[in-house]
Amino acid sequence: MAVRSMRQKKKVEFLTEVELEFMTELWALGEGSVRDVLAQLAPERNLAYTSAATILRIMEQKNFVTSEKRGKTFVYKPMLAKDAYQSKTLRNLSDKLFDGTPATMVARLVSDQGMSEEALEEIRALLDRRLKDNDS
Amino acid sequence: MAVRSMRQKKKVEFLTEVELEFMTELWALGEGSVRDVLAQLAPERNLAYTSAATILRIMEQKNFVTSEKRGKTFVYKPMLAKDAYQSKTLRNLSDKLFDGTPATMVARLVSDQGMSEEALEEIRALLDRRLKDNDS
DNA sequence: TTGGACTTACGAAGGTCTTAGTATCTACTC
DNA sequence: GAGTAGATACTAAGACCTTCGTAAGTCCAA
Repeated sequence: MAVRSMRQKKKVEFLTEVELEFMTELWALGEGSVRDVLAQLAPERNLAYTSAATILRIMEQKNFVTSEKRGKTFVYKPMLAKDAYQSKTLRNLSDKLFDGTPATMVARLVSDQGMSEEALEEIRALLDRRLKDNDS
Repeated sequence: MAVRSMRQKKKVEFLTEVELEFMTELWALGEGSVRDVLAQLAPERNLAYTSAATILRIMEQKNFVTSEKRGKTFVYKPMLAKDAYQSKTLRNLSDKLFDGTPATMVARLVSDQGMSEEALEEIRALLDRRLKDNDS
């Protein structure tokens, strides 16, 4: 009897709120069981074990994670690197809210986020490197 | 009989997908009626007039827009500037996906987005200006 | 092998979002 | 004042999200 199956029609692109919460823990852990992830959450989160299990099972259906049976429990692992998801999200945000011009986005970030001087220097260094690379 | 009322319990912070779509048109127009906004959407969008009206009415309940009766129609106007919403969104994204460090965000943007050389130069100029200001 | 502790699968409730139809209202024209 | 065109209010369906309880499965120890 085929259990743990079911495909979805449309490709799911983005994590929901709770899925992001869980994925963040998995990214930090590398991998983890339901119990592992649950243990990482803030104590006041107070989420039922079965809820966490359901969330991870759904995330697997959406291909955000894979699972592997180890002993009697499943261990979940991200299928998507944090970097990649960050990029994907930024691209989406740039399209939807910044007229597709990421430069505007950086401008907004640099001008009104409380960024330290060091952070700004760091980014300028990065830009310098990037611009030099393009020249060659 | 009090119509067009109803408060919501919790303050709504962010626009949904469709609300952002509508708000984008209102930001571009400055203000507009249901028909105005509808006219701005891509023709293949094919959204019923009543749907658009419902969306705007909901946006008003959520305090994203105000309306003013002009002649026989309502004209809607954003209550939130685009700039402000961009900032708010970036702050949220930084918290949720970039460990609260906006610098990482900029770094990711600058390093893997297909940004033109001019855009990069522009940003560096912005940074230079910003860093100079901090000195004074 | 029976019990107990723990795990996974499933279903459902309650919420929000998107969409659109129907009914009501409004203003203008004849 | 009645008719009509167009606008608004309301309701509802269907999808998805979040949460959790219940039932069923699994493994180990006594």
